[in-house]
Amino acid sequence: MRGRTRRAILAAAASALARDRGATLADIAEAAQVGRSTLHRYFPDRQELLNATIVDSFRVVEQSIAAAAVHQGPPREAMRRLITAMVDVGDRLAFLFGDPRVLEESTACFEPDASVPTALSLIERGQAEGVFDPQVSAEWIQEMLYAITYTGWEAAERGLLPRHGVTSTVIRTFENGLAVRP
Amino acid sequence: MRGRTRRAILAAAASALARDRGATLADIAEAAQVGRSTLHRYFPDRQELLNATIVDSFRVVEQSIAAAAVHQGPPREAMRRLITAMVDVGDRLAFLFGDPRVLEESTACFEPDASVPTALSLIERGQAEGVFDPQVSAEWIQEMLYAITYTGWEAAERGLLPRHGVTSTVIRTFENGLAVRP
DNA sequence: TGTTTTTGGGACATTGATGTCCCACAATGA
DNA sequence: TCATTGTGGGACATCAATGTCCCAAAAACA
Repeated sequence: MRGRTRRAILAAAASALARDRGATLADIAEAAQVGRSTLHRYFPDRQELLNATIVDSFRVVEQSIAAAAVHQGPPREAMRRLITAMVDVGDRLAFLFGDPRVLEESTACFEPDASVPTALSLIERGQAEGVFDPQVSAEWIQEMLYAITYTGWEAAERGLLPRHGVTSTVIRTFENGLAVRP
Repeated sequence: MRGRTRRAILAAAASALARDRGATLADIAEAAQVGRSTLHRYFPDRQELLNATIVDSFRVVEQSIAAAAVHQGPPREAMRRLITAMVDVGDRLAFLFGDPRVLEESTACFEPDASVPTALSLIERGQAEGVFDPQVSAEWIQEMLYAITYTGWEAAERGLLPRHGVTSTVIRTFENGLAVRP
């Protein structure tokens, strides 16, 4: 099926580019188990593949985050669901946010999406309710949310953390930091 | 002076490669305000420049970290000095740790250095004294130490955080996380 | 079965980065 | 001042990635 091949290429592209942003089209084609000609048939040039991968990854991430229903329930619980959802799509996040340049390009092929404001609004709600640190900006909390999740994903990737322990470790670090309260 | 030019190239390389690991030799030469010929005269090929930049960055980072004297005093204070030292050499850290592949290559041109164990030993000491979270591994704390510092450096780079506020924000996040303790 | 669609691989041209060489020019120092 | 050293830029070959085209084989479908 044609849609099948397309999805395989996009998934392979996100995964390969997350691990190495300099990955060759040949690398990606091989990862997708597809000939380089076929890849070019679906995506005429590298830029188009990149754009399509960005759009697709946003879609996957958005979908996963939407399922977390971050606007419902207490902020702390909502954040835990959000983190779980983000860890689940770690490779897509690593692709999108692992390299600042990818994000810049996204504005060229994608309108400001709804998922980021979603996380930000949860953070702001949590700050208003006194659950998240009000001494730092909501944007900083959001940056750290991505950073901790990414670090957890990468740690699992390198075998430093067991896959099943990533979510709880990320949540724990997000909530408590690394020091014991005095 | 010859050493002067060499240092300028190495600093420019670390800085340029931290912001864009695909930076061209022409880009680096321009950033160092030096002709491409001159760059090649000092470093015959890209790999040699990369190796030299790795070695030099490790040296700079080690030196800065050494000044923090992390083996002295209470772990919490030592960690604050360490974080301050790391933020000071943020661009070098971003170059060394921003891309996992750079770190892999470093083993090819550099023996396992003394600075990383230094951070790790501080963490282990702090855990033993009940100052740092004993529920997660020391390696995880070390990963997060780099991740938070890097995020702070990048946030300042993008104007999201004021330069003078980076250190305190990083320390605060490291110690307390992003949630308010219940 | 025969027809249509999709695929994989080979054979190019093109492009951009890289590495080499050379020479004129500027800076440094005796 | 002259001589040595370091520098910048141009010219060039090389190489890897990219993009295009074509055709035979495989797969999907009737």
